Amino acid sequence: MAGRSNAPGRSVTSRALAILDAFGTATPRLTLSEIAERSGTPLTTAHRLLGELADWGALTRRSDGRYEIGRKLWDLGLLAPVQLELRQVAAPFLSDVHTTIRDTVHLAVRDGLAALYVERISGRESVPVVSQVGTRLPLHATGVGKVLLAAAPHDVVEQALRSLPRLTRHTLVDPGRMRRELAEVRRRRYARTNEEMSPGAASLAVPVQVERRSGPAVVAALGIVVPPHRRDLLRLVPVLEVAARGIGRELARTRDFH
Amino acid sequence: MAGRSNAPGRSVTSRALAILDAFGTATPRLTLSEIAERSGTPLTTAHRLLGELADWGALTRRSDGRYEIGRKLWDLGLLAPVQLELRQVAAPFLSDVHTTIRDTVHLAVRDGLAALYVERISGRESVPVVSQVGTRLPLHATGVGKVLLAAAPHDVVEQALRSLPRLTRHTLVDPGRMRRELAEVRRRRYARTNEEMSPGAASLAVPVQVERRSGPAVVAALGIVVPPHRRDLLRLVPVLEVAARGIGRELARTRDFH
DNA sequence: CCGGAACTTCCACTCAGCGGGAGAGGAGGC
DNA sequence: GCCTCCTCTCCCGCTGAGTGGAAGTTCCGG
Repeated sequence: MAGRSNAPGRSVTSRALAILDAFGTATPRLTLSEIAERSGTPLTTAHRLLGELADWGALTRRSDGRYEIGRKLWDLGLLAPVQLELRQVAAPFLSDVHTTIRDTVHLAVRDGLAALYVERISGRESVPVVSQVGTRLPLHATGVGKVLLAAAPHDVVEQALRSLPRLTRHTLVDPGRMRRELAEVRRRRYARTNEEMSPGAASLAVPVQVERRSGPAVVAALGIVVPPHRRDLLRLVPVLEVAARGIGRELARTRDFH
Repeated sequence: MAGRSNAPGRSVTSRALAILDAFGTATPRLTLSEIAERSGTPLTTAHRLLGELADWGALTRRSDGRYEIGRKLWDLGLLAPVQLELRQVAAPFLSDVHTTIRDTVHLAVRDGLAALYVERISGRESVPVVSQVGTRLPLHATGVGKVLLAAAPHDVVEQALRSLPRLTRHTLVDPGRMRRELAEVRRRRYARTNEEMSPGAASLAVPVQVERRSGPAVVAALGIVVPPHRRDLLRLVPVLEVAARGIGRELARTRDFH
């Protein structure tokens, strides 16, 4: 670059991406100055880049001058594998589960040390449910999270065990206990939580597996959220298992292996 | 740019965006060379930009070398207003409609001269349904499309009437008839189609309105797809209307006016 | 009518990006 | 096994595209 550049070694692309980074769940609509500040870009530069991004359709400028994510980025997002493969395939199965059990059903994948909620059908509002599509929640305190962690590589498990923040008074925070819990999850092929993430909510989850050359691989977790201390909760395990198998089978057919 | 630049006047950003443009529904996974060709970027340049995009998380590189849309773009896409405002708000209402009428329910907004399907719950597979989330279909041949076109500004209507491609033998292709049809839709507050988009499918749709200072504005259309010649189809109009009003009311509360 | 904040336009300077070329890595044919 | 073809990766000298401070504009509230 040039001019009185006091920002050396930053590529144009990285600046443009930094601008996109300014947007987040908490800040889906931003003004020019906010974006400039949040992205650490001089106002003028932000202005020019925003112009280009808006022209292309990555962002839209509202009548009040604020910028928001445009339809083109939405379109592109729909092409992400979580969306295109997992969600599309899983949606009808989640719907089936929801029709049978009238509680909140959701599907999550592991994203680093978090459970990323990919699809969700909400039940009656009797249970406090935090998750939304796109939400990330800790692995150790959610049903789907435990399932995903139980199937994760050793180093991920070790890293996760190093930090088990207490979220409610029921959260499992002891690495030893969590290790045993994960072994249990692997053996039983389902995971439970009881008010470990948020008070007033229990959950049940099973793994979604795809057959690979190298054996079965857990690619997602299917879970439900219910009121705590529900008596017949374990009776629902087979329901989830059937749906999970259906998703797995369908994925194996659709999925582009290689 | 520099070097033996034979591509003058193309900004770095535009090149990066051109690379993203290479991805589409038909091509969600691409190799380096494919991307370079599709985006009209020299191989080397594409390579470097792809590296940056992948580092940031806009794209992911698979083990077979192909690139696909990354989670970060998926995340950003979720912040688009269609997703964040409309979909989130509408989903439970669509779900309610789906529980009552067991057919395919969907929500669409107008995107230029197309109906953009924003949310969808599929019914029993008895009826051929083309739409998916993110799909764009012509305004003149779909129920939701007619509703959206009936509410569109004059110039949009005029432009749409200039090209009414015949999709089946039932498609309305005469501008005069379409004009009367739209007037009818405005009067009745619902639209119908009968095998105008695809044989074997009929549809019914109503507008979703939000109260603005300037009066009510149609922001979306709520529709269902059913087998053709269904006798009691019009009995379903009130069901859709109730749901549409619910969505509209909820939107007015949520929506960030200004 | 003025002060201030937010946005837009202008423009001279210069280094970040460009892309041809060469090389590495693999798949497949003979 | 060897050669060919194709795709991807790394290198590096040249230069015009991008930079960002300053000045201008718009808008709002007092």
